[in-house]
Amino acid sequence: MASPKIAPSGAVTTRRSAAETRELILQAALRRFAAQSYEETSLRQIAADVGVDVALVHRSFGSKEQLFVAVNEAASQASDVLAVEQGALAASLARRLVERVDEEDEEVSLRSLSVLVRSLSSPQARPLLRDFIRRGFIDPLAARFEVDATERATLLAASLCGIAIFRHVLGVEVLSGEGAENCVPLMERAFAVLTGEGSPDQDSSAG
Amino acid sequence: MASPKIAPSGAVTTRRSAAETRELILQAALRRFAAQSYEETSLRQIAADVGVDVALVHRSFGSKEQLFVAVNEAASQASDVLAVEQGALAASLARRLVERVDEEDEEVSLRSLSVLVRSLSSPQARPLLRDFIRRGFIDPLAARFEVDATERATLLAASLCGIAIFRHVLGVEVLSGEGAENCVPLMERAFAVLTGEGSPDQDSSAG
DNA sequence: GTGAAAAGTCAACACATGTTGACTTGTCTG
DNA sequence: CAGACAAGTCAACATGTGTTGACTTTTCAC
Repeated sequence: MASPKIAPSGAVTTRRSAAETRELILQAALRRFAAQSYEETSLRQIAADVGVDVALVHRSFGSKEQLFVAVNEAASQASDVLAVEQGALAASLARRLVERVDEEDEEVSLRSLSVLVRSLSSPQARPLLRDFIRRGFIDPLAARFEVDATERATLLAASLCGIAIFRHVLGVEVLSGEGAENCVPLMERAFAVLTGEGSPDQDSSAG
Repeated sequence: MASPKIAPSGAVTTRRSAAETRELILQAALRRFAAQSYEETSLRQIAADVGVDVALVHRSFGSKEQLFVAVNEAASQASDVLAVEQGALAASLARRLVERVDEEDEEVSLRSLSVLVRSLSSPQARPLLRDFIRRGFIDPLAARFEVDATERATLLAASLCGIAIFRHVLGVEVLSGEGAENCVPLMERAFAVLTGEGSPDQDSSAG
């Protein structure tokens, strides 16, 4: 009967609104799903991060899968991986992939990629993921190309994912360590083939 | 007390040797781990495939993780993805990635790749995986190059993995459907940049 | 203040997993 | 045949999961 959690003064009992709590849970889930896999991540973990009960997480989103969908949507909105200029697509992507990220703040742009990469092996998340990749990566990329648009976009997205996996999930030194910048020129030229942009050191038409 | 499983004649009770059963379990596990993720795959599934009890699987390998290690070792030996001629590396890899596999028999060559791809999100499998990728893919590839060997090999391996993931795990239509061959020329040229081989339609020095 | 609805907690269920130990059954040696 | 040992089964444990419903606490309208 004696509840030890009662706030002393009564003023600090900041009872959030449902929407506010929902947002906090979403952020925590985003962080978790980006750092771990779908199955590794438990609702109890997320609840603990926010400091609430599991049941509340569940009640706020309906189910784990629905929470994951919400996270993916949030992540895809926060993603600006593809927000680059037309001409410099290959170069921009290459640079961005090995960009050093000091704080979680900057990592946001890569978070959507992390989320999907981490969740690759989840049978529940897979269909969600495929759709997300299509709509978030392949389709936007394809819109930039004219010939072999889908093929180019798919191969480009696949390469990006592969490299991101090696770097962020597996932690392959060459891509995650200090000398990661050494890979940029190589990536740039390989990507340029896929984007159809002339390779910068051979093509003379680039401005 | 009445055991219904008693063999009628006594001759069909083919009680295998321990080694033989171990091999059967290993094969079943290989198939499972290649088709599903580490966490998706349960020892009970594998046991059912072989037709034995879970406890036997467990007793044969000690633990799930040890079984996975054994599977990875077996898969890496069965891999011949990189068994291609020097000059045609990019082209060969590109073709092999979208190769149609009709039977499980042919899929063996891709099985090692599948195993590791499926297991990307497993925290237990990750270190095993990184080592396996290094020794099974990056190092052999790097041995073929002279300048930027590690960078080329890593980017090539990463791209291969990314494309394999899109095709085999996510089932992205462009790479897994009928028109997958359309991607080959594009992949070939992109890979050629990484291997250092001249692109076939622009380089005139290639024999 | 009173009551009702929202915000949140608690304990439990149903289920699946890896793991273990006691047990049974077959097979081979003396 | 008898016993020993390997091969295999069975039931159970401990644990972690998503999920649910009943409960309590806060907040706000009247």
